[in-house]
This record gives sequence, C-alpha cells and structure tokens, in this order.
Amino acid sequence: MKLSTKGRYGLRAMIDLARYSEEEPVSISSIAARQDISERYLEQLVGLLKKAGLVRSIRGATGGYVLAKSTGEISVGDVLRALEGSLEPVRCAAFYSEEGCMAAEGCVTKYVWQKINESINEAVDHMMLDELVRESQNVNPEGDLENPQCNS
Amino acid sequence: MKLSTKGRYGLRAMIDLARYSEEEPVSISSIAARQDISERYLEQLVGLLKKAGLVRSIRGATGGYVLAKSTGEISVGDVLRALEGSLEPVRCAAFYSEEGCMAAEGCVTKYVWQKINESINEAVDHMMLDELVRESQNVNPEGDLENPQCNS
DNA sequence: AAATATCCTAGCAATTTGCTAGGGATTAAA
DNA sequence: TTTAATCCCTAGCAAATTGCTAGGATATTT
Repeated sequence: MKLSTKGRYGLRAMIDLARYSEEEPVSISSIAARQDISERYLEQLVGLLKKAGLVRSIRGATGGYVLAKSTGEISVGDVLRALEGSLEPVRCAAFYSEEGCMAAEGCVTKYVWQKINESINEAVDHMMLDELVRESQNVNPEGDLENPQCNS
Repeated sequence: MKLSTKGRYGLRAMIDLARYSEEEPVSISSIAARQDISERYLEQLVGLLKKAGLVRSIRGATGGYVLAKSTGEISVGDVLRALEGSLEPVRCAAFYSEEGCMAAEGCVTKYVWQKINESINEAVDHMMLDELVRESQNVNPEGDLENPQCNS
C-alpha cells in the first residue's frame, strides 16, 4: 500500500505547472529544477498527464506545458489516477474499472474492499488543484528554490 | 497502490478463524482448505497475526489457533496493519508511525497525503470483525466449500 | 543552422511479492 | 514410547514492479 514517486512527484509537478504556466508554457527542465526531480524521469510522468488530457504541450524552442483545464476542474484524483492507474487497493471491488469479480456474490471481504475504495476515491475526488495552488502560494510566495519541499 | 495477498488472504483467514474457533483451535490446514490458500504461505501470515497479538496458538497435535480477543475488539485495520505494515500510502505524513517529515513546514502536498491517510484509517478502524462474521454466516451458512470466495 | 524543447523506446539495478521448501520443536493420542 | 499432527523458524527464488538513466528522433523558434 504505497503511493509511488509517480503520483507524489506528479502532483507536485501539476501544482508547479499551475503556478507558473499562466503567461507562458513551462518547460520540464524548469519544473524539474524547482521541484528537484530528475528531468528525464519527470518527462515520462508529464507524458502520462498529457495522455490523460490534463496538460497540453507546445513543442519546439520556448515550448513547454500548460494545463488543459482550469485548476478548479482538476482534482487530485484525476492527477493521481493518471499516474498510478487505479487508486483502489483491491481491484475486484473496483468502482473505477471493469475488472469486477465474477465469483463473488458470496464474497464477504468484497464489502470491506468497497468501503476502502470508496473512502479513498471520495477523498481525492474532492480536493481540487486550485486549493493546493493557493496553499502553495501562502507557504512559499516567491517560489523560493532555497526552501525545497520534502521528496514526497 | 495495492493491497497485497497478505492483507487479502489474512483478513479472510481471520474471518474463518472467528467462525470456527469457538469450540476448538483451528489448524492452518483447515483454514487453508476452506479458503483455498497455500498452507505454507498462510502459516507465515498467521505468524504475523500472532506477533501482533490478534491470535493465540496452541501447539502440538489437535492444536491450532484461536482469536486473542473478541471479534468486537478486532478491527479490519488491526488485521491489515499486522499483515501489510502501515496502510498509509504516503509515509511522510503518517499518523500511525514516527517517520514524520523534517523538511516540511513548507510542504503543500503533505496536506493531501494526510487527508488520504486519514480517510483510509477511518474506514478500516471502524469495521470490526464481528460484522464480517455475521455477514459471512448469512452469505454462506454452512461454510460450503463448493462455494469458494474469489481470491481477493 | 543551431539551440531548445517535446516525444518515444529500451534497458537495468534494486526492491517487493508470492510463494515453495527444509527441518526443528511441542504435544496428544495410539 | 512411538507416531502423527501441529506450530515454528529460516532460507531461497522466480516474477513483477519501481525508479530511474540513456539514446536518439522530431518540432519549433531564433
């Protein structure tokens, strides 16, 4: 039961992107520098975010990425799911997928897994990116590179 | 973000144990047969449950395992944590551990991880074993081996 | 043409998972 | 007292996953 660096780095990248991409596209390298994440690795993560339709890319020099929707329309759940796949710890009881379990009218633990799945989905689907961006601006108004976040 | 077979099998084993250990200790082999889990593997899982103080063992022939507390006093969280370690997907914001993050007054995502951690803990800590045992008796009154659960 | 970007793919060491296996220690029953 | 059933402890191992690094192609601005 762990959230991998994909989800953790990726959410930080999205918050960073939201803060800095209002005027011009933001390059992978600048996000990587601010967030202290490997450029090449971050490239792959942002690729997933793009595939999920959360960011748009502009190629070529002075290119980069911008959000594909407003910060109020992107939930933490959207971001994490784009990077981690399903967030539901047990798939047979999954809501966000079709891998339902066949054997299981008589499955008792299914009830448990459903509750856990629901509680996670509820939590992440109700946190939107705009709140986090506001919070981020309070905590570190200048985008100060000397005050790095922890690597989680 | 997955719950491993440890937690999934282990919870089923605990429900089984709760159902069948009221009169006499239940052997690993009988649980394994009813639940269709490898004996040797289940042995290791039950070892963890014992270490966590959730079951007691009786050695020797006609020995086996019994619950160490009443079913009303054992939560799903107790069981899963005994088997999986912390259930919190991000440790730096952990409640059930001391691995707090040092760098992190200025950490924005921490807020997110805390919410997720809380929602999972809340869910699992409020489900007690007695409910699941009752449910299990409804669904499969005879403990029918021909009607196996799915392997989750 | 050169510089700066995004893209696409492959590879790889370290860790975790999901077991199997061997053999010991303890106890009840034959 | 032997035997069989049980718990107990440890090691090993193949397959999958994680967290990257790396090479190079493609697009766009300067």
